[in-house]
Amino acid sequence: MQQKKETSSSSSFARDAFAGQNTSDRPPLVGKEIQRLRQEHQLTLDELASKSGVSKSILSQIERDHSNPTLSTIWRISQALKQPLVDMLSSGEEKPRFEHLKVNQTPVVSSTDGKFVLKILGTLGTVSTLQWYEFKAEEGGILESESHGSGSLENLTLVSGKLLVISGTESRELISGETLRFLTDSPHRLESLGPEPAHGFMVNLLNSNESF
Amino acid sequence: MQQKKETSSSSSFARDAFAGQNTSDRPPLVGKEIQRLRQEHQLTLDELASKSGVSKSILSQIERDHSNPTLSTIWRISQALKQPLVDMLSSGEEKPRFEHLKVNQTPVVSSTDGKFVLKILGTLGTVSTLQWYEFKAEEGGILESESHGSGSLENLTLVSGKLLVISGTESRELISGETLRFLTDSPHRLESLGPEPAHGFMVNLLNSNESF
DNA sequence: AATTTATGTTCAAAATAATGAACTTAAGTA
DNA sequence: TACTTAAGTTCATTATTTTGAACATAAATT
Repeated sequence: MQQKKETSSSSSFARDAFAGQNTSDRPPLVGKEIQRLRQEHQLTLDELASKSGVSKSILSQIERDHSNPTLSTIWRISQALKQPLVDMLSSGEEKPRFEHLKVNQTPVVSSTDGKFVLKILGTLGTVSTLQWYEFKAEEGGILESESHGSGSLENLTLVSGKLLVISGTESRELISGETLRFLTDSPHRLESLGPEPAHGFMVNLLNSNESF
Repeated sequence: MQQKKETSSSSSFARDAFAGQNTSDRPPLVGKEIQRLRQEHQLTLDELASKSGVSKSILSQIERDHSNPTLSTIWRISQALKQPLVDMLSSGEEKPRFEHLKVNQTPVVSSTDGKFVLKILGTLGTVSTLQWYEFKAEEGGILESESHGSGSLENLTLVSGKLLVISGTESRELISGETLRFLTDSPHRLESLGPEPAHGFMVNLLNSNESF
């Protein structure tokens, strides 16, 4: 009811409620990210306003974190910038910190029969966890995994051999040179079909179910 | 200014603007998901209201998609439900289970002389930017890169061959089976020393957060 | 310098999200 | 049946977002 002048001191959103950078106990500050994206697309406020249907005045305020946008507003902006809404929101979230791994201590995991061998090349992560591996599996080698949590993704690239991937009720057969990306929110299984050994590379994004 | 009775027909948010389920051309409807989570936690509206600091009346409306919540409101709810904000928003969007890239669909980048070939296996852009590659380089093949920004990290694993890595003023020689992790906040260079071709994987974490 | 043009910020008004109290509805109990 | 309790919905008001127009600022042109 009362107009909120930007200069009025009573309750300006960003200053009072969320001053400072997001430290994971405050709503994400999307302003900087939106501005970065807009400039990357070489758009003026006017242009983004007409593309998105959001008025340029509120765009100006959102970019400076002087407003607490509604869901539909953020969404319209994300559409105009062709950016997944979710990415825009997570940009201000906690950034991953690097874990220091000794280079020569590359842990190796293998299946009980020793036919499927995983070399852990690296890991990284706080918010979500990332791991990557090299794997080698002779014919018949099987790797079975439990669910890695909702939203988890596995990215397989096969350098040589033939690999059967089963996730949930679906399955795919991979041949040399192919890449497969699939959800690992349910138990899944890799099987080397032979005859030559399967050799490849795997990048896993694990979704920790923590809140931030 | 005007009170908006829920029963008044003029402009009820969900009915007029986004009736129906999210089909990715409308803002995500978070109501069902929030309600599901609240019930999963065995909370009443009153309880969630006091946990989250959001009034129960607006919770009721948000659950029924009769309101277009602000970012801070969604965030406070996500905190109370210990759910990553991002998950709540993407719940309506269904992702394909598998993404299968055939050999010829894998993007390839090569040096001008064609001696150093990079196959882009995948990228992830959520938190910071991540890309991973397979590379093959015959003797003398060279890959030169500019800085990837401060905090950027490159992770190289050599499967076969011999590789010289120069970053800034330092250099290392990698032999088959070794892994090297190094900062790429300055120009750097990879050179296949031969005689057999270098073959390996690379995981790059690019730091795009220059803004502050 | 004066004008124009382009871009971003602030103003006043209108639209709507959020609040707390009052109201419903339903289930359990005397 | 009447009474109580518990849960969710609607009401009237208040607080904020959003809008469009006016304003400010800087750069380019005459």
